[in-house]
Amino acid sequence: MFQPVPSKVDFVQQEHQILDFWKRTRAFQKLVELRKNGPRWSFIDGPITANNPMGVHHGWGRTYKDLYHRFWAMKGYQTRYQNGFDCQGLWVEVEVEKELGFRSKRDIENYGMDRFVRKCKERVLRFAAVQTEQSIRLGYWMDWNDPEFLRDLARRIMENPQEVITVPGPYGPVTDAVERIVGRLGLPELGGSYFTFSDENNYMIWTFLKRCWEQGWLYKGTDVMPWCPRCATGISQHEIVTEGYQELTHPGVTLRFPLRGRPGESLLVWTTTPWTLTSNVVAAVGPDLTYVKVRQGDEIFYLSKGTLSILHGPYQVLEEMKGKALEGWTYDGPFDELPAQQKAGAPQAHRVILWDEVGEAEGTGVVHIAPGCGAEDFALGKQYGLPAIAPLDEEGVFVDGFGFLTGTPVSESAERVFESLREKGLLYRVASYTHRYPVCWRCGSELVFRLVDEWFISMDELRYDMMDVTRQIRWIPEFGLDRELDWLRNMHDWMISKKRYWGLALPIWECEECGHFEVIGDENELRARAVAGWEVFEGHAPHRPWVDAIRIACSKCGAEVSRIPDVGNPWLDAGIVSFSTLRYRTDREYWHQWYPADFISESFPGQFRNWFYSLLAMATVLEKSPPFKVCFGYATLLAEDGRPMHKSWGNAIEFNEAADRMGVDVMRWLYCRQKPDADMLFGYNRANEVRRQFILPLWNAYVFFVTYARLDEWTPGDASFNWHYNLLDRWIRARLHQVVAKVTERLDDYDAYGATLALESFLDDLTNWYIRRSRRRFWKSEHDADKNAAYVTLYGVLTTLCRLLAPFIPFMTETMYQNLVRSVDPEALESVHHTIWPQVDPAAVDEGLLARMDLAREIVSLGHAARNSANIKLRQPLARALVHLDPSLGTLEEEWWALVQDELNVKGVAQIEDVGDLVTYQVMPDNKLLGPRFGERFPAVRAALAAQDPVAIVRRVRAGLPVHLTVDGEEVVLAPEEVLVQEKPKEGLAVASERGVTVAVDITLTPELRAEGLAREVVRRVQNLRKDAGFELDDRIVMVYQAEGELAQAIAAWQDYIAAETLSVELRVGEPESGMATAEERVDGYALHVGVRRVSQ
RNA sequence: GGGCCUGUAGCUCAGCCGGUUAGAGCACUCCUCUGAUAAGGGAGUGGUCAGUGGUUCGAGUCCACUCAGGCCCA
Repeated sequence: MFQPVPSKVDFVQQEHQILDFWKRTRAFQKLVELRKNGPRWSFIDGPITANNPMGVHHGWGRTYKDLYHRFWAMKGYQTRYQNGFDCQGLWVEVEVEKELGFRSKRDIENYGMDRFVRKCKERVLRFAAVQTEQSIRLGYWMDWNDPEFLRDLARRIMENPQEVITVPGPYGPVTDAVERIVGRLGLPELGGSYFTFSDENNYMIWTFLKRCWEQGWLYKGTDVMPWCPRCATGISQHEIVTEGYQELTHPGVTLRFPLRGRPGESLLVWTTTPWTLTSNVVAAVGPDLTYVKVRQGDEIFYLSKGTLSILHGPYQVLEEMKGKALEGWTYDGPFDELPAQQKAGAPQAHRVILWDEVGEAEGTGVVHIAPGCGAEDFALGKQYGLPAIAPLDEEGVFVDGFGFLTGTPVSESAERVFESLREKGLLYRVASYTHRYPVCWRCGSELVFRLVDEWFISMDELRYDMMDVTRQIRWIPEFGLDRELDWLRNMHDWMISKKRYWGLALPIWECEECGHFEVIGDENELRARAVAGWEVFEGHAPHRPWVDAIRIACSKCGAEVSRIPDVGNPWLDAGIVSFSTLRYRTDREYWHQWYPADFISESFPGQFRNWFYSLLAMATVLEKSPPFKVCFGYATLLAEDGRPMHKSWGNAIEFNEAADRMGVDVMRWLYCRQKPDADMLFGYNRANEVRRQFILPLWNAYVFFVTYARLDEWTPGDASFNWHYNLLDRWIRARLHQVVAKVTERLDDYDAYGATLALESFLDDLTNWYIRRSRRRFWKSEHDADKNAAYVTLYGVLTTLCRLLAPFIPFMTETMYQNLVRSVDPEALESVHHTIWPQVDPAAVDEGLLARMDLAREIVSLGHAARNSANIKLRQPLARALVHLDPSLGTLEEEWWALVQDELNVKGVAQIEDVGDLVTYQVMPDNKLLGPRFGERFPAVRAALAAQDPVAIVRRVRAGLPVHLTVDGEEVVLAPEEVLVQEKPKEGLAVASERGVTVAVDITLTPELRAEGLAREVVRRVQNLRKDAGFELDDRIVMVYQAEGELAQAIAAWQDYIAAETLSVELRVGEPESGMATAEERVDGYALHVGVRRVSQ
């Protein structure tokens, strides 16, 4: 027997019970065991930054990841189930700095690099534990570490990293120092999630970088880079492009550059970065732009014609000229007196140069160029051989040589620059200006541009190989390919260095004596090459500060060489994982088995230039092959108000809160039924919609089945005798197999959305048609073959549906499976997630049957509409329905009409041949056939047809005769199938018509029909009373009633029917007894007083 | 400035190869069913399919341009 199911259930609490069940039964580990000999489905996880709790947007991606893991597992595949954590880089440093209240790099150095780096590891471990718990809550089945184990490591790495501990591993206990254990997380001997700070990950990147170096792609470049003064590091192109811009308002200053040899005449120059004026070298004009010489007061200015509006007050245009005419003019710079200017020889270099990029969208058309302060300026400077002046130190403070500005932070310099310009009479005007300005994507500080040495991987050769590799991948949605190619086409050399502490130690040793640099490819080479510092380093992870101790001998000049202090770009860490986590260095056969990944999935925004890019780059360098076969991307998660979730806007929803308020099955369905390439709006209203539309009906269908199966003590074992499947049974079976085929096809194609649409429409058919139409079969008292067929059918549907839905909503399906399957078959697999994916029986998908049911439902729906238009309740029986079907629709056998009759609550259904009295006709050409046939004559044909008498045309068409028309004096013959007939109901009748189906109802109410209607009304009231009184479905009752007039007669006439429907063993007229549940009702105007009580059985 | 995507009912979105009268859900109004009940069903209101031009017998659908929004890059 099935276990009783409450119809009202706390889904969230139920999910927690299932989590306990999975944990207790080790359900995940058993699944891995069950599939260990299956074919492989390879997934590589894009590491989640283990720096904060995960948000609901992570839930979206993780739901896809879990969905496909479960799907492939049900199809019999083995998979690796390895989650990844992203651990290294500035984002962790920034949070740790916040935690410790640090403001600058100096704070970190005072605190101690060793402690700081351990603090970073500690934070990662702590949040990896939190995210692990959250993911488990989501139902994400992965090879998770015990969160307590991670927390324990977090504690120990701060207390005593060298303490030797023993921890369990899949192949037995592992004993090592805490720091070493942390460095081995995710490796085969420890299992669990991979961590990008692992030794293996770091050394694998070294191997990659060495390969780049051997190819000659790795170089140190001097360039002007965006720079964060707070973080005191450069920010790469990858980091800055999107999230790195903010709408900011700055003072836009317009100033004079007095022209030499032209007294009283100046170039008018404009800039929003006044600090760069200190480092001005030249001024650029557009060669083909038109410039004007204007007089304002007693001054002459030169600026471009399109920017005249910048002038303040009246002016007079004296002359026009092309920018070319200004070339070579010399001028006095605004800060020529500064020692830095003098030393660089800038005053001698001041002149006007030509530059095609100069525009008129802003400013004056005369661009001030400071090659030490801007990327484009620097490039121009190189081209013209100009000096570059670099005014700022690492923390954005003016260095020596800048006079009154030396020691001033750049953020406080603007006023002082203006003051100086004002004193010199060079300031024309200051006005605030709002523009998109780059900021540090981590700490929000405004970036400056600094001339620095950084390390790059050249894209010159790699770019095209990467594009080849990219084209071998299937991108979902397809535009992903274009996006990635676009990025690859345009991207600059990859800047991989960062002047920070926590991260990959770049394995570059650069000789100060001779300038030669070398890349060390792994730990063995490091040991072999070390000439000093090994004893300091030994036993530590390849992180700062320990690895900094290693010195090697320069292979060119023999000098002792130190590692460069830079750490690596974190996308190196994430990009290497298709090698580092697949044992590329240690077990090449294993790597071949799992590489490339069949599937990866991440949110699109950002990843084309980040993770997708770095995976592609590293796989191209190391193997020249695609690291993944399918890349599935999805858009951005927003709040329900369409805005990004933001704590201060009050529209943010935390993951844990969402999970425990809406339940994760609801969340998961919400995610899966989202079209992935559109931004998703997430919130409680959406969740309620999903609960009401999908989760509750599914649960109700299950509750319905279990309730009646228990009453009848039905179990699947009873299915053995010869039953009779009726129409509905055969139909729902056909639908089921249709949907199994569809869902399988959609999931094979990584289209969760398409699968959910098919499942939702199936559930609707199941609950609103199959079950609704079959209810009486379940609740009738006979235990016959028909009832058994209904049980067998519904049981089969529910258990199959349960498996189909298991990857989507793993909790509810587990609950259902445990009761529907396990409680009656102890031999069954322990979890629904251990079962095998349903197989399609193509023979069961009877298209004809499906089409006829569609037709029957169309008839029913029109019949309802017809009743509706006459305002007659469905409860009121009517004599008959009249149905006309267009001959092209075919015919329905007797059993279909019985179904229609029952559903429409009519005593009979008559098919009528001629609906002429009920409808008017409209005849139309079949565009699809006649359009191509007649081409441009088609409108004339259509007009000719429309001019005919529709009734006459219909008669011919129905008789299968051709239609003759005269078009432009020529005779045209249309075959009957080329003409479409439509029927429209005539006004005022209880008739509805659509697509060749016409349904009318006879609304004549005889006294007998009225009495029956009243009786049904009484039944319904009594059923409500039973329920309000809390009776069980099978409780027998005594019913006592008093009624007036026609109602009393109706009850008397239908006494047996009422008694049977309400399970009344006694039904009599009288005053309700005390203690009875009673109701005072008015039925169609007549008073009814009724009381009921249970009888003991 | 360039690339990619999106623009369909008040809101959120379907709409396959171009083909008859553009569909759902939510919201609103009315009706209805109820032995699935924190539900269910039906009907109604609501659309210049962003705009303009083109291709075509025929365009929400294809093409070009414009506008607006998003993403990506200069």
